[in-house]
Amino acid sequence: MTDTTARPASPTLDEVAVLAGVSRATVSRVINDSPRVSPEAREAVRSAVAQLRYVPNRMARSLVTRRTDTIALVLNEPNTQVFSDPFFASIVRGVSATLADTDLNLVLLTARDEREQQKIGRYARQGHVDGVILMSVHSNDPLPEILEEAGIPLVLCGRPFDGRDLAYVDADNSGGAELAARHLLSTGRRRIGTVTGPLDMIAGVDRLHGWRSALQAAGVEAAPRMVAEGDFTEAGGARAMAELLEDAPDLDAVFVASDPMAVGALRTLRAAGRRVPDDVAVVGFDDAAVAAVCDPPLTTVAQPLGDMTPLLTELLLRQIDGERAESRIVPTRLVRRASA
Amino acid sequence: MTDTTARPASPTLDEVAVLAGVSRATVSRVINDSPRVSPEAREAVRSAVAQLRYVPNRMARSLVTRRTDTIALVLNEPNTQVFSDPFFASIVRGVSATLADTDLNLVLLTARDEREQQKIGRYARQGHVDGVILMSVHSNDPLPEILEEAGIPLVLCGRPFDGRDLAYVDADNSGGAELAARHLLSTGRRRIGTVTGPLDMIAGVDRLHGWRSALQAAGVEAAPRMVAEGDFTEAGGARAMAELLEDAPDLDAVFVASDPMAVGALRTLRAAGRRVPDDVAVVGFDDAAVAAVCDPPLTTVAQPLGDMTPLLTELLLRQIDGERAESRIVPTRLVRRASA
DNA sequence: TTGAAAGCGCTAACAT
DNA sequence: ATGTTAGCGCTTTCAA
Repeated sequence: MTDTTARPASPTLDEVAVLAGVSRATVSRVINDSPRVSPEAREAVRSAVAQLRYVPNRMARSLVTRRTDTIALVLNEPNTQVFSDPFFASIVRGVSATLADTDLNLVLLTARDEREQQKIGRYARQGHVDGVILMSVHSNDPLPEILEEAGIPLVLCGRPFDGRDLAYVDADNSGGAELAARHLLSTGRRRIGTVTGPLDMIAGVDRLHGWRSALQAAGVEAAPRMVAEGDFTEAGGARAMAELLEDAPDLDAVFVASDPMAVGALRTLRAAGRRVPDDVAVVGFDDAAVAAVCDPPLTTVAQPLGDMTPLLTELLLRQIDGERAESRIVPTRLVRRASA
Repeated sequence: MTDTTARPASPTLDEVAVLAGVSRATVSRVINDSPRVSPEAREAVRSAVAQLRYVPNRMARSLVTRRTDTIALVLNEPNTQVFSDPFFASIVRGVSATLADTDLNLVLLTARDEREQQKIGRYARQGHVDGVILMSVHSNDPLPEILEEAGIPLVLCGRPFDGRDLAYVDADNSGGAELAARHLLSTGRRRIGTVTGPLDMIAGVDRLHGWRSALQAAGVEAAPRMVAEGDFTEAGGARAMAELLEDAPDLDAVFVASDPMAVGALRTLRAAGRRVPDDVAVVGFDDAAVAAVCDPPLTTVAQPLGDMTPLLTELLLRQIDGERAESRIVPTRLVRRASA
């Protein structure tokens, strides 16, 4: 039985060369924008390419150039909920926008368990991509090591946990959290709790650390009962806020370490009959740089994702070119919105 | 200046062959699990592979096999908001789980404008992937045609707009919407509005159509003022519900064509002082098959994503194998939850 | 400016 | 069961 649905073989360089009446090498030069081609030859090739609808075979090309011209953005997140966090979408959009007018391709890879992480390691080692941007690194995460050992150019979105010498781009999470706590202190609050991010992520740890520093510097107690761990989701924020109200019913302010969590925390506060900001002032942390995720808008710490995403790709491209890339920490700032 | 950070060249088949004391062909056979290899040779190769940490070069392999063993899941969505819809996450998770214990790789590609769509078309034609699953097709969408013309195996997630003969998997959206409307009718409601999905998407159109059919079959008016167009987001649902209340203040029930929109619609209803379900009964449409996205849980139409995602990959693999793939429509059903 | 030829790392006949 | 050989489609010296 013959295969009637077979795809038509795509044209090759040779066929273009024959049609254009030149050699393969010349066609290749035209394709690759070499200046060493006569205008006539260039034109002949161009028209042959158009006529045959020729598209270069990337496998063949990569085999010799050792380049794929594609980079991977890895979403390394066991928690499926978090996957629809606007923060992810913002990074994806930003990186993809940065790459839009280059001829680099961007592919997204997701890993939810160790098996999938190994699969991604394999994918990278097999030479599918020139480099990797890794998001959402957890404390016990094997992926950074897998990729580092494989010698794949790598940039982390977020400071690595163990001080390993990997290139990364991160916001000044600790400084941002300090700003938040100092803002609350400056409005006279003294019993300031915090809903943290997941503490197996550096952003969670750093933001908690900044909160603690600010309170201690002001001589205010940063007691364990004032801390509840969330998971960066709305539901998690609501849950953590409920814990906090239980453990520290006297709190008069709270720093919530991400905006989706802040939305959940506000819901809990309202359900508990606490007025915001009169009874409890709230400061959020705007992961996604999307204004007004909640109503009324909070005072938030803004991290400039618009600055971070170009840096991510810049550091990666530098490494792909064999240069060394300095990690970067971008400043955060306090944004006061209408209420709170 | 020498490049000091150059990556160590990865070992090749030849080096493995030399170390194992066999020919390249034998190594290749071992790698590809051919039965025509002696146990001794197999063992020698295995140990050489381990020793050299050999990983096959996929470019070289693909060049001859014409297979990349990777498929692309394309998120074709201009509206960034929608990108964090749990529906997307569910499909991604489902397809990725289906592929987890195969040796197929999954890459996600996103397109937000025509330029990015063209880039994806190019990516596919260059031979990076064996096939494409395309999500979120809009009415004026060039991507299905681009990919079809390129001869890439293709499965749409959602019925194509213009009746084109493309393989697809879809839920019975029209039937589901009928179920929803009939349920509301059966509880005695007669002024039943609908918040639709975007009407440039087939799911939006079909669900509107099902609503209309059910009302007309029951001899109930399905007036334009009872219809407000949303965009599948929570904010859009809230907005559309507000329009609806304006145009049809007398409505006593509403079919909201997606769960995120239902959450928004409920917020609007409550803000307007309408009690749910006493004043206004609500039925949602559970795109993400995640129970209880809102509180209290709604009666919803459930589409079985758990069935759809294996079908998507099945149809695609069939096409990749050169067979013809029959499109599939999976049934929806009504799920009555606590309230409403 | 152009062409001829070698070769990237692998698979797949074919021969043994 | 194993080795030899001929490519896959492209880039890239090297000559001309």
